Parts: sequence; structure tokens; C-alpha cells
Amino acid sequence: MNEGVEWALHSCLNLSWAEPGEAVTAARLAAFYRLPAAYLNKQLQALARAGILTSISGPRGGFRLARPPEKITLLDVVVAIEGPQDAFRCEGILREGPGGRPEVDYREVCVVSQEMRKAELAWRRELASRTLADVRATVERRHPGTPESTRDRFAQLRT
Amino acid sequence: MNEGVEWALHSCLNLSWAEPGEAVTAARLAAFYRLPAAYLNKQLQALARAGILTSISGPRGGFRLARPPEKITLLDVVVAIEGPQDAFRCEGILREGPGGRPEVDYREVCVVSQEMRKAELAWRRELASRTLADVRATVERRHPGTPESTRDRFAQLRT
DNA sequence: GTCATACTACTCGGATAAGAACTGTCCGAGTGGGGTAGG
DNA sequence: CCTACCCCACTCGGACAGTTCTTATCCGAGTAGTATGAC
Repeated sequence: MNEGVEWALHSCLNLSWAEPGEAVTAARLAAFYRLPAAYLNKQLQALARAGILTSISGPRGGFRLARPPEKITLLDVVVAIEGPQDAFRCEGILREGPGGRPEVDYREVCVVSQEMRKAELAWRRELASRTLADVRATVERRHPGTPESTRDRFAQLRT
Repeated sequence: MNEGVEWALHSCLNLSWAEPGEAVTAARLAAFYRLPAAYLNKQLQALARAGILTSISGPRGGFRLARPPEKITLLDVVVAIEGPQDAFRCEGILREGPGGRPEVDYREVCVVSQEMRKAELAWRRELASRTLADVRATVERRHPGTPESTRDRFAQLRT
């Protein structure tokens, strides 16, 4: 799985702690964890294309969450970065086997493919059941000072 | 996920239908689905290293299952090909953040990492609950002629 | 006829390239704010 | 003093290289079977 997934999840989390209505630039989000700014920008663009973030150009621009954290699941973020295709690639191997028919969709017929999809569905279901708000609440319960310190860090990085 | 996973799963399944005690060469397993023989051989080597297959050199050599299909889970095969590491790479991003400590294992502390691991565990659990024997039984129920036709194919490919 | 031996063909195993995907970097288009000059 | 305009700095966005991982290929080490010759 792409490394950008980790960056995207943490960046979304940090954005959820930003001042309401405030846009945070990719440079500041990157400085938070000493990440390469231009590359993080690329990932944030993907999140914007997926409708998870809104991007604002120009001075005072940056990114902010496009909808409340309760409406953003971890699966949304993962799919935005990784793409919607399944991790297990069923290349229709049976099509090349004996008695294979080109017109058959072997993702539906192949038992191996079905089992792999079932497992992947369990993974997706788990990710879809957790929202950004859930994660944020857990973090705040364990480390109550996080929201304030995050806002402070952003303010400090504003130069 | 590597394409070799699909090849490995189907090859193991085909091996489970081979004559008991018969070793099938990588070339024949590859010809079954018109796969590149040398590369499939590489995947089969990984399965052998993982203890799923036994490899025999020389004439009349090849691969066969190292243990009965009831004792081989889909997870075993996936791990043998993909490696044991998690798909979600937690690079300890928090270590570089404010107040990060180098000695902390952030896979245990980071809430994001925990949620991702939980999802991945669900995936692994699903794969571990299905054995090669289960898949084989399902295939035989839907297509009763498969065992015989598979053996015929192997015999035909023996030249 | 039997046995030992050397040979040959066959298979796995790891070392070696080609290709694709991920990671990282750069510069241009667009935008909003602030300074400035005029009324 | 107020307003309109212009310039500039700032940010995203997509186009452009470097590196790692996946995919594919090849040749050598080892082995089992077989043919051959001697006894």
C-alpha cells in the first residue's frame, strides 16, 4: 500500500483540528511531520479530486475538509489515494485454461476470486465503519491536549 | 498485491487434484494457464521455502503439496508470496511530529495505525478461515468433472 | 544374466535484465491582498 | 478621507526525473534414469 495513505490520514486528522474555516497549506501540513511538501501536495490533490478536501488557491489559500469528519470514513481516504480497484488482481486466469470462454466474467465464477473478494470486503467494511471523527475522539480521549497543541503548531508554522 | 498470488493459489489447487505422490513440474503447471514458466517457478520456490510445497529435482521431479489441503489456508499462500509484513506501512510518522520520541513504537500508540491494523486483521482472519480443501470442495460441487479433467490435462502435458 | 559405471536429459535454484509503479521535484496558471495614486 | 486600480507574493495544479519494486528471463548445480560394457 502506498505510503501516501499514512500521510493523508494524519493530514486529514490535523485538518479536523484546524480553526473552523481556516485553510492550511500543503507546506504547513508537510512541515508538521517533516514530509516533502511537493509530494504531500500531490496526495492532497487526490483527496481534493475525491471530494474529501476543498482546495483554495492564492494567498490565504490551502486545504480544508470538504465535509464534517463524521462523514469521512477511513475507507474514503484510502480509496482516494490507492484507487478503487481491488488489491487482489483477478486476471481471469481460468480464461486461458482448458474450456475457458473469453466472454465469461471470471471474477464472478472463479471460487478463488470469490474468496479473495470476500476477505477484501471484510477489510473494506472495517475501514468504512470508522470515521475521522471516531479516530479524532479516541486521540482526544488519550491525549486531551492534542487539539490545542495542533492549532498552536499550525499558528507557529505560519511564520 | 502481486499477480503471483493468483497463480500460486490456482497452482496449489491444481496440485491438490494431481495423482497422490505425483510431482508436477513448473512447466506443466504454467502450461495449464499459458503462464511464463520460469516466473511461475519463482513463485513456486517461495511456496516451497514457506513449507507449503515440497520440491524434487531431476527427472520425474517437480512440486507437490507438502501437507494435506485441509492444513493449507489461503492466508498461508498469500503470506508466502507477499511476505509477512503488513500492507499498511506505518512509518512512525508521529516520531517526526511535535513531541515525538524516537524510542516509542508508534505502531502501538498511533490510533490511525491501530485502526488500519484492525482492518487488516479482519482481512487476515477471513483468509485464514478458508483452507485449500474448502475451495476445492466448492469447485467440485459446482463443476464435478474438474478433478478428472485436471488430471487428464496434466497427463496430456506430460508429452 | 547381473552388476557397476558413466552418460544424458531433465528439474529446480538463484543470479541477471527489462518494465512499471511509486516517490520526489520543479515551474507555470490563477488568485487574493496590499500598496498607491487619483478624485 | 475614500475608492479604484495595479502589482506582487503566494498557493495549487499538473508536467517532469530518480528510485524501488514487480515482472520476466536465462544459465548452472544437482539428480534420477538409462544405456553400456565388463564379469
